[in-house]
Amino acid sequence: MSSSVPQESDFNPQIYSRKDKSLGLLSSNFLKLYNREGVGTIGLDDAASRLGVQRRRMYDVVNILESVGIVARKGKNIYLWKGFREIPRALNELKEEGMREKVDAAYCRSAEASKNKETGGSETQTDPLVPSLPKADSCRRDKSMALLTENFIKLFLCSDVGILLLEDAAKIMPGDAQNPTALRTKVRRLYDIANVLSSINLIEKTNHPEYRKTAYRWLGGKASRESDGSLDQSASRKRVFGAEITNYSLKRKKTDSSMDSQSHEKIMPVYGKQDELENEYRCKTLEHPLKSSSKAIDFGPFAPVKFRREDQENRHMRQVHDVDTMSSKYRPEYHNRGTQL
DNA sequence: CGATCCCGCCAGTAG
DNA sequence: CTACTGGCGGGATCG
Repeated sequence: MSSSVPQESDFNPQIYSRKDKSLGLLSSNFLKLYNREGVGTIGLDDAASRLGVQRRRMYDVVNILESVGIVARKGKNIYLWKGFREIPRALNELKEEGMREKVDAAYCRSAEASKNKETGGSETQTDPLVPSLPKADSCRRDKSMALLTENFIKLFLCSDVGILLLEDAAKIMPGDAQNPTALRTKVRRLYDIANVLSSINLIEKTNHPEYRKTAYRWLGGKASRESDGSLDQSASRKRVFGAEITNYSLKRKKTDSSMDSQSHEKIMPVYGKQDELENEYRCKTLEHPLKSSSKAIDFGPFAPVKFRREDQENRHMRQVHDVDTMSSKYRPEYHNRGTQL
């Protein structure tokens, strides 16, 4: 048989496809690789080489997954695999924290009528919609992708928005909503985040009913503090839009038909059973039930695991069969530069 | 074209 | 200091 591992030929612009390198795909592959028995710790270097990507990319994926509880940082270069079962707990925490912040924010809003709080940065003007949250974000760690991910999720958990345009999310979230450059950067980051959250099926890409623009729909259900650990089942049974606690008040958006319009196919994950849960959260693109020797599944940085059946282009479909060998020679090596340190 | 979002430079942080 | 992290935004691709 021929080699299934991408080689230098990938330098070929005709073969190269940006989609084969997406964060969402990397996330899916990461999950397939570690979601199994006996996985305890994850070495970033090892993961990077096994997945055929630069280590830099692992940070992106891991930081986002950590916000959802799937992995936890254990130490330098080491992460702990927690699994899908941790998602409910993580979401509950995010929701509680989000609700708390929202209250505080509302509190500040009224009290900050003519008061200009510190803000610590250089700009950070008061957000028209959501006054900067109490937690001053000025440290590097605080304006990270992880925080962005958390805030993005809180937006869904603490408001009744079912569908959100990334641009709106960027404006709603704490930070400079007026600075065009900052906003652009934030949106770019949200694209990354949305892609990996999509690979977990926490959200789904659709297009807004009225605006005809790409938007994301929350699929993760509503978290609830009670029954520590599990998500509110009644609410997650079916995608529920009517939340109790409301708005982060999206300026526009008249969610008229609060009920989706042309959405279907993918319905709410049903929580409850550990296996069901894992089955649902499991990265999409996996059609196999639960087991699967993960040895025959498409893998590799260049194995186009089509997210939707819109395989229309059925371009070069490469399949790597042995996870443990799809390392080394993987990237185009445009200009051997960014080699790891 | 505008929407997406990959890539890797290089500043910040941990050890 | 070195190695690890991870903002950040240029610019290639996609649709």
